[in-house]
Amino acid sequence: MSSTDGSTRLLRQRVPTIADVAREAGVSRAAVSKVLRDAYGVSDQMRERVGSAIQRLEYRPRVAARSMRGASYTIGLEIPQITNDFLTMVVHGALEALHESSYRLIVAPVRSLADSGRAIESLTDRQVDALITVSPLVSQQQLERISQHTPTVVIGRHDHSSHFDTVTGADSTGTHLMMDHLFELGHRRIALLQPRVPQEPTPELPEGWVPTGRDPHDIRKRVYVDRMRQKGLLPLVVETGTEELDACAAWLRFLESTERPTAVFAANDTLAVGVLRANLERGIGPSEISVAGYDDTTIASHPAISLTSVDQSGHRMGQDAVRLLLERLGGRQESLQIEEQVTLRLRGSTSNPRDA
Amino acid sequence: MSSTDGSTRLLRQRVPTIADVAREAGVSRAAVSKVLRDAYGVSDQMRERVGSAIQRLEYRPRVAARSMRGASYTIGLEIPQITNDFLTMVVHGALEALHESSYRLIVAPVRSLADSGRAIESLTDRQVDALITVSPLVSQQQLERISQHTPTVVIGRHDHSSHFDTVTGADSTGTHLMMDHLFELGHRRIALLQPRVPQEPTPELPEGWVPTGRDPHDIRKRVYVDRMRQKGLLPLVVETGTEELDACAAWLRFLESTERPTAVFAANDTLAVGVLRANLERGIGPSEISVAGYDDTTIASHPAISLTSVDQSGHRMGQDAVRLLLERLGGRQESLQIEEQVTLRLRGSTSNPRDA
DNA sequence: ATGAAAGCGCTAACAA
DNA sequence: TTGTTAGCGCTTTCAT
Repeated sequence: MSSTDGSTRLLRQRVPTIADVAREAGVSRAAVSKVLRDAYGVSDQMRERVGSAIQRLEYRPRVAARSMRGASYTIGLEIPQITNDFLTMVVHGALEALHESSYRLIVAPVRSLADSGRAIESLTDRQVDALITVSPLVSQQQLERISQHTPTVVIGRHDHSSHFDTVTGADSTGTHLMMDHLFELGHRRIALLQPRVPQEPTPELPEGWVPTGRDPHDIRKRVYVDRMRQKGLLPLVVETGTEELDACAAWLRFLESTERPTAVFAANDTLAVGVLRANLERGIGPSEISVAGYDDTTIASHPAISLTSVDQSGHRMGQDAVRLLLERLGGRQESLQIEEQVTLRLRGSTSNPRDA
Repeated sequence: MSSTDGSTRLLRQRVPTIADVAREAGVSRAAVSKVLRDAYGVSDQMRERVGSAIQRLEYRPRVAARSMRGASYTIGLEIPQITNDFLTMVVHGALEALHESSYRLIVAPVRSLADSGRAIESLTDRQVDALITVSPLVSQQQLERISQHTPTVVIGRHDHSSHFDTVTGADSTGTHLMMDHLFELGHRRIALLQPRVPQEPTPELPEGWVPTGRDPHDIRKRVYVDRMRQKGLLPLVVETGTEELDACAAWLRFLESTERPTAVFAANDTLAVGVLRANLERGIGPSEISVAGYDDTTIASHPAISLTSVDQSGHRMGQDAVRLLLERLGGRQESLQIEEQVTLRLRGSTSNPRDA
């Protein structure tokens, strides 16, 4: 193949840079940059010339190059479990809130809670302009460090920081509402099903990650235990993995091993649906064991599932997190905390215990 | 505040670069770079010196800077709907397959099918080293163009290209299996519920996006229509949005307007669960209207849902897509097509029609 | 309002 | 095996 051929091919393949646009429009690279960023001090004529050159060349700015000096126009969202409907609602809300802005959302999902820290680092390595994290197990230190450079919203944890903002549910209220509901129905043997948490700081989870008592599940557990004790009842905490089928298996094991409770409060709807699965497999209906969840995911309201749950609006949480970040990127300095309201959704999965 | 104070603060805040590591280790920047990339020609001593300097400084390479010359070590995955369980299974599989590699996964979710093209551009703007896309509505042209620069796997579409690879389900076989099943049960009035597709090329969906007859839903629809006609039956296609609640609403409207079918084949499980919701709200059980889905998501096997479905293993699709990309990044030139096997999962949502 | 030029943090090509 | 240096494509001063 002749060198002419080769160079022609190369020219055709080469993607245009800002220099090409500048040449095409007969202006400087700086001028093109200003038009791109909609910066102050460009004449209408300039905007027009550059704009049409961009179109003609199908020019797209490289984010990597922009990130070297300016912004990446990217917001990173870390979620600890892609198969959890509450978390996907958060993503959905964030996506919607970002739609009209010039920022893009990239999601870093994670296989297991213990990987969250790494996923967050990976997002900051990619120079995101702002960060949303939902993981309970990231060390406060790491979050403080990162939020000094990068506007950060922590979802779920009732942390206070002068650097990052938080969006939380009213976990204490939500749990109180649910416990009241179960007590009023007449339940006394009530189990709590919780995701298991790594117990020791590991290389992956260095010191400082240790649950601060401010993560949602900690709070719910504490309220649960307190309320049970107040009533003179024995707390019954069952641990499980995070997937629906994990919960199903854990609950089946629990049913084998112990005198049956009359109700179970699952830490989230994904787990609650797993409990319902286990119960149905054993032929246990809601009149024998009441099941309650948390999050009010779409499936909870399905008539075949009809799961009593606490609605903390993941969708709105995602929206609010983005809103807070856009404010920060707009210049706000002081940190803000938003607590979403909760609503108890009563459905068929909870009812009076037989012996009541 | 004195300038000394200021500069101290700055020094403390400044994140280390490869130059700092080089200085700390007393070597050149190129040497550090080689250690980072595990490149050929570094002595054990060098590796050690540099490694410990990296640790001491808590150095992290900036992906933006790396992307300018070399790789971003990032694989981008575009999915058209974050609330679809089949798609989250794909992500899950991809995540798992990538775990031991030096690449990171970033997910670009999208609010509506029409945004897919933009999401893909946004991933290439971010210099991903490789790309996975699941969207049926991206133009073949765009995919050809991108896959010339960036290794690409298209999931779902039965396309052939010399540039990109594909991972598909056996849509024709799957649909045949399901139609056979419904016919064998004795159904004759069978509806097909499909996601609605934008009909005209728009600015967002320029010419060339037009369904090629190779996208999964097109194929399933064609097979459905063919089989119905072969039996001398009238095809009954109902269109809906993509969310469970869209499907529920669309199906309720359909039930009002027409003589009831005895069975409905939904394009995916998310939609099928929405149909079950609608039916239950109207007090219609599986003995009156059989419901079949596609994808065999987790919820399909839940005893309270018990949805007959076609399993095409989204999890494996995600894994295979990543495997193909890693092969490409390793040097493979020729394009490859993988078709996953399908399995019919028979459950309680389908049964003989009453009048049979 | 526009342009010239320095430089962001890396990697690749080449030299030693 | 290690080091030197040019340069990736932008944005940001600072002139004009």
